[in-house]
Amino acid sequence: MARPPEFVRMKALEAAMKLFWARGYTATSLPDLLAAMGIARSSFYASFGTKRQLFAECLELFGDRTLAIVDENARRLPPTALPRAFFEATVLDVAPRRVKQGCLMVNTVLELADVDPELHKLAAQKLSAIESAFARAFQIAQQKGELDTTRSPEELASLVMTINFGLRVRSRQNQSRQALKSITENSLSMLGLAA
Amino acid sequence: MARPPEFVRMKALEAAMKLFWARGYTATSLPDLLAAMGIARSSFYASFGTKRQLFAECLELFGDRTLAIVDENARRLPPTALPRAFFEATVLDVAPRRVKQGCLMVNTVLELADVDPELHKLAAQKLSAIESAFARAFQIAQQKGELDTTRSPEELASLVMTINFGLRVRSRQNQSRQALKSITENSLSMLGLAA
DNA sequence: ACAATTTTGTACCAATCGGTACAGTATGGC
DNA sequence: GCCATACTGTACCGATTGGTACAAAATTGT
Repeated sequence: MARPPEFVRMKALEAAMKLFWARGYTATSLPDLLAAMGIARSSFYASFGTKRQLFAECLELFGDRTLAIVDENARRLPPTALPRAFFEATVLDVAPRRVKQGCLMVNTVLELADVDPELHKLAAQKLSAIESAFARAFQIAQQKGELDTTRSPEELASLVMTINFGLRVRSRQNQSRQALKSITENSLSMLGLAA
Repeated sequence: MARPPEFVRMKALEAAMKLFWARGYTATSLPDLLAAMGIARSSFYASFGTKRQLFAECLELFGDRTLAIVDENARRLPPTALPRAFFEATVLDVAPRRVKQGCLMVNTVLELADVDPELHKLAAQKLSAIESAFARAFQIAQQKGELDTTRSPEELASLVMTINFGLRVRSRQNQSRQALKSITENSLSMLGLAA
């Protein structure tokens, strides 16, 4: 029939996500996006819709990938080892450039809270889903007797996510990997998950 | 000589700060600012310079006020009671509208990290100053024997600030005061500062 | 070769951005 | 009254914003 459809769609989406990740939603202009994605203006609107729709899609992608990290580790590791594995995968063991970008969803929750309620909600829900995944893992661990029950699974998950948020802010604050490592270790030991 | 100078300057600055606080730097337009500050466009440029200079001034104001809260509490309270007092003053005991706005400096660090290095640095430095104030208080407490010395003052301050950051993200995520209270209590008990 | 379709490039749109210029109006001290 | 100053209002600036229109070029299956 015709010319090859959008092989590049995923690549372009990824490039857009990285740009939003670094600069945020408002400060990323359409020309910026086009240059990063390597596509023409017309192709953009044809296959991604508006800038806002594209951003929603990026949030979705980022959220799903983050959730996948949790789920994957939850299958392979004892639940008590989950927080450390998550921090290593998302904060400590990533390229310096990425460390400084923090987390797209956290960035979005802060940026768009009073600017775009819908996009804000989307990001917030993704974060909640991740928190729930932690809570489920902790619940299993407590049932198995591998985790002390002085705090409920939800409370523990809430604390882990709060520390995660704090780490993301710190990452964006240009803290050294060393400093982030130290915060992570101290936090895990405080949580009783240092093992 | 002439007409009364800028009585309203402080009021206008405060109004600008609140708007930036809610919407961030980029998403706040000049007309928005003028309406909130209640001044004309010409007066704006006459007494505040550019939007960017105004924002820097707002950061300064916000940072100094936050630092004042720490210093004030540091004078009246034992150092070990400082974190709880700080969380109460800045997160738990404020109007619902303000809770959702989080902290201007944290918001700025995330928003402008890859957009405006200078403003980002300004916000980051203010946060560091607050962290240092905590560290000084903890050092004194350890010298007096009021605080156990398993963790250094700097490590403790770093943890308190990380939790503070996490709380600010959570505030912006529309968490209930109840949930924030619970996180605060659990965090303080983990830190051994629950008393 | 042909038709179908996805691409690109460019021109264009109204709206808004931050910032400037300047004339006119209030309000003071003298 | 007069002059100096602080303000307002409005008009304007070039640049940029997100988004649309449309013709030309490129690439496929048949």
